[in-house]
Amino acid sequence: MPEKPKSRESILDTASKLFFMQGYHGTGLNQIIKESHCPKGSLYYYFPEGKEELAMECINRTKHFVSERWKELFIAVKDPSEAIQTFIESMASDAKESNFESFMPFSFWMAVETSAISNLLRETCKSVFNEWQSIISERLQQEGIDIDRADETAMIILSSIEGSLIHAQTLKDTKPILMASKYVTILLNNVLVKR
Amino acid sequence: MPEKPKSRESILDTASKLFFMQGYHGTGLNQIIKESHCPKGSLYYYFPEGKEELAMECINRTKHFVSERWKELFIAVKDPSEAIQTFIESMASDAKESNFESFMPFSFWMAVETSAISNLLRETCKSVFNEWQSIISERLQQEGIDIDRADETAMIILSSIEGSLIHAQTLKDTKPILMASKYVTILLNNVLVKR
DNA sequence: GTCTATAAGAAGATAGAC
DNA sequence: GTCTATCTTCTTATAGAC
Repeated sequence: MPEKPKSRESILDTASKLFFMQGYHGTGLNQIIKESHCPKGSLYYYFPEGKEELAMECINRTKHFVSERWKELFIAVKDPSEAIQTFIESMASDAKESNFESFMPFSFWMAVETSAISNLLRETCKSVFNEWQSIISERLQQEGIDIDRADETAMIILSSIEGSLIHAQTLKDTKPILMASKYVTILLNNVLVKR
Repeated sequence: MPEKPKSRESILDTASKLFFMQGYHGTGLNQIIKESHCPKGSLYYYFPEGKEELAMECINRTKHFVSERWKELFIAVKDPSEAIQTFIESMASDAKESNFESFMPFSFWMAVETSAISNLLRETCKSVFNEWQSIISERLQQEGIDIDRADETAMIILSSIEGSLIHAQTLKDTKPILMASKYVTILLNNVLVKR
């Protein structure tokens, strides 16, 4: 029975939500254990290194979660431009439904915050951007785009989504996200070889 | 002689730098008074409402500073596309020179962090994005672009720069910023009526 | 493995001497 | 106006009972 650590999952779910909403420094361990209904002892049992280890695990979980979503979408939606638009627009829906107060898994501004104090966390966040970039780039390469151009385009797409989420959360308006979606189309029309 | 509050300026300079580098929660008042060589009494003398008031003042100063830079550039560089590129590329230079460890006045991820705790600070950040958007939009309108399209284009430019700065600080590489610059050119070529 | 009580320090804020 | 000592609260982290 000690094989199913539901406390661990509960802590990770709560911590991920709070870290991405309030930031690393803005989220205290006390708040995490309170909202996850787990005792502090469990937190340090599962994450002996403390807050930094917990944050790293949250970042890696989110990385994997979003990567899977990209992969699913590129299979479900044939046209890459359309797939990316679908991805972006689903973020707009999520944001709006929660009145911009929910966990935005893609909103990685925490990366900069943690860069200032922990190179380990910065490197972890860096690997997130790199993985997502690779997934998008590979899909573009399948359309016959050369590797350098595909990498660059994927990078711009990631930056634009990232910035639009921050912009949207600040304005409490989905418009920046929808604009990002619109202009990704323009960008891809310039890059993709249309038949 | 009490008419020239150099303590106040020193506190604001130091606090701005720290808030934009480490975030609101990541920056303590003790660190600010230590690095600005001012006593804590002065901080609460000039900013009686404490940390929130200080942060608001820092945000407004940065807003004004960057607005002036946009205006100067649009006068100095005739072609708006070129002016915006110059703006973005100067950020890349600044970031690189400091090894991505300096004050990036445009990097407003603090907006999201503070949104979670203070609606006043969120509204303050919102007014920053709105002012910068207006400045860019007005310049585009002077080129004969209709107001809606100009507003939209200005919005996507701001989002892209914002996201590229976060991306760049995470990677410790100017490439995302340079890509944003390139992307803006593509975008404006689609929007501007070229002769 | 689970949980609680508490330590040690830093946070924001204040009171009051000068 | 300037500065310091201090208060309360909250932070991360740990010790140790069960």
